[in-house]
Amino acid sequence: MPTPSRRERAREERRDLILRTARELAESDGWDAVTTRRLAEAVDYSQPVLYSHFRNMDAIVGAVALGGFVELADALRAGRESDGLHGVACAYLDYAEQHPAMYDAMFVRRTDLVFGTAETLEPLKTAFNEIRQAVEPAAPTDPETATEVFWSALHGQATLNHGTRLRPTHHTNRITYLITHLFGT
Amino acid sequence: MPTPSRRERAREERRDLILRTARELAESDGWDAVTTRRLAEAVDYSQPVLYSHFRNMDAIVGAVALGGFVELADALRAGRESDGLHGVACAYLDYAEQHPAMYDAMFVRRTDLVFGTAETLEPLKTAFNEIRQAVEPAAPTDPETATEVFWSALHGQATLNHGTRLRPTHHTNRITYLITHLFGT
DNA sequence: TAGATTGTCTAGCGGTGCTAAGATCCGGCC
DNA sequence: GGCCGGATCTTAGCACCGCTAGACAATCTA
Repeated sequence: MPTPSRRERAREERRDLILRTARELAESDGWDAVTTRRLAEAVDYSQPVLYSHFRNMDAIVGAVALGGFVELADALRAGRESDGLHGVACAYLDYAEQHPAMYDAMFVRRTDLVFGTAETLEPLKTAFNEIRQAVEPAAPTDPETATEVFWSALHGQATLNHGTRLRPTHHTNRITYLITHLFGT
Repeated sequence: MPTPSRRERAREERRDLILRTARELAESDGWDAVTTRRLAEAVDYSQPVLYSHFRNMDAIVGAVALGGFVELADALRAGRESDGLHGVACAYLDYAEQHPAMYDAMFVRRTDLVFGTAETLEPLKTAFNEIRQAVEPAAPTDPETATEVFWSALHGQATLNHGTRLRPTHHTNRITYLITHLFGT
């Protein structure tokens, strides 16, 4: 059956094109600039085509965010393997700073992505697990709580760095302060 | 000059009415439901009246947020005076949980409110100072960094509590974990 | 009371997410 | 080859959004 697979391949390619384009638009002009009209024009199709691939605009943002979790998980693993807790923290905050639109889609914008339950999608779990694996040796008594606290602290710094709500000059100071005091090394 | 003051009084009352109504709408249905049309109808005026009091919709949200900072500063002071660091942390997270729409306007939604500079408005400074005053005795070496780290950690927990991204059952565990490890008491 | 100022409304602009209905393409069958 | 039926794409439009110009009414000044 060569014909249905070719169609499906074409569909998937177009789906990827939509997601890639949405991400590019968001990263250059922010998510507010990602409208159905602009996105449709950028991929050179009409608006209804978007809706043959995704239920609505939020689903597009969610799909882009899902790709971000894969990227983030990779970055966290690399950071952990090279520099443990400190590496994870830097990788997390670097990702948030260098991909603010992605971070928005993943953690700030209201999404229907499920966290912390059985239905949680795989990339989310592995990203969270990377943090947990780095935390575990440093906090063996209650690693789950320690991971949540650590992640929250990183998330707080990531979002408050954006805008001038924390002193940009003391970025690394905050990381070391957090790690040394939370995990005592 | 009784007449201009009466006009001004009427203006201010209407301004307050707009802000009160905007807040009520946001707290019951979320900020997405606060549109110029709905807000105008709720205060029983036409849309252009809103624009004779505020430059645009963002300015309305910002004005509501400003009121939130006063409230938050009061709550933080009460928490600090009754239970120090722990009291501040609980007051902060309680406020965020009980007034999610306000917290959104103050810290999550993109605003033009300025942080950490000379032009920062008074209520923001006093709210931040409440946290700082609680942190200072526990972290005398670098209280500024300690305050930023502590505040970020609280902010992270506040935003991630919203949605099921952290285990609701371990809410207080995270607070005590954070305080004991960050400040060692 | 006449004029000027202020306040308010109606109507409308260009934009948004999303959808119904018709046109068009294309593989499969006779 | 010629036709059919389903998948695919587009045009056109709905109801809503933030925001504003211009007409009209109310109020203060002189």
